[in-house]
Amino acid sequence: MTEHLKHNYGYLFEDKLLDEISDIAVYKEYKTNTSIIDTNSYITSIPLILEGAIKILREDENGDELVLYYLETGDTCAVTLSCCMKKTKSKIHAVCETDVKLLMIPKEKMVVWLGKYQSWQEFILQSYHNRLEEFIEAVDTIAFMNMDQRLFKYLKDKAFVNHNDVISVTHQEIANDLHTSRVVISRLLKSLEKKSKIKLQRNQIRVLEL
DNA sequence: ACATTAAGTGATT
DNA sequence: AATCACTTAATGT
Repeated sequence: MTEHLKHNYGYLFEDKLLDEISDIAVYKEYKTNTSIIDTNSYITSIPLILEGAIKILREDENGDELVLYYLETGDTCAVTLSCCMKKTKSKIHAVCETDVKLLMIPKEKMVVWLGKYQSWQEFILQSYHNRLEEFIEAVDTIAFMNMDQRLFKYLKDKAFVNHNDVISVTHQEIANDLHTSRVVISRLLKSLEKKSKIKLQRNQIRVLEL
C-alpha cells in the first residue's frame, strides 16, 4: 500500500506526510459498479484514489440520475471535504466505474494536516479547483450541447477513464446516465455508427474517433 | 425449444 | 427529444 501511495502521490507530498497517511488511512477496494457514497448519506472521511475511476452522479427525488464527471487516480473529492466538514448530507452519488483501490482519510486528520503541511493544503485547494472546473464543464454539456454531442462526449469520456476504446454498456444504461430514454440513445448510436465514429455490438461499443 | 433481455423501428406528440 | 407499441436479434437455461 505504501508503494502504491508513493507512486501516485509521492511527487506531491513530503515524506512525513506520506508516513502519516500510510499510518492512518484505511485502505479499501471496491468492485466495478459498487456504490461508494449514496445521496443523503453522511460522510466522515475523504478518499484518495490509488487506482481506478469513480463516476459521480446527481440524483433526483425519483432516483433518476445524471452523470456529472469522473474521478480518477490521483484525485480526491472536494464535495466530500465540504460535506464532512459541515456534517451535511451528500448531495451526490458515487459509483465505481472500474475496480477501485483507495485510501480513506478521517476528517479529523485531514483538518490537522491543512495547518501542518503546505503540500496538503495546496493539494486540497487544487482539488477544489479541479472539481469546480469539471462541474462547469458538466453544466456546459447539459445546457449547450445536443443529445448527439452529449452522447459522443459520454462515450469518449468513458473510453478514456476505462483506458479502453471498447465500452461495455447497454443502451439502457447509457440512457440512465444521460437521463434520457433508451430509444433515443439507440437511434443516436445508430447515426454515430453510420458516420463511422463508433462500432456497435450487443453490450459493447467501440469508439473509433478518440 | 423456450424465455428473457437487448436493440431496432414507425408513428405520434 | 420523448413515448408507445411492436418487431427482431442475441443470449441464457
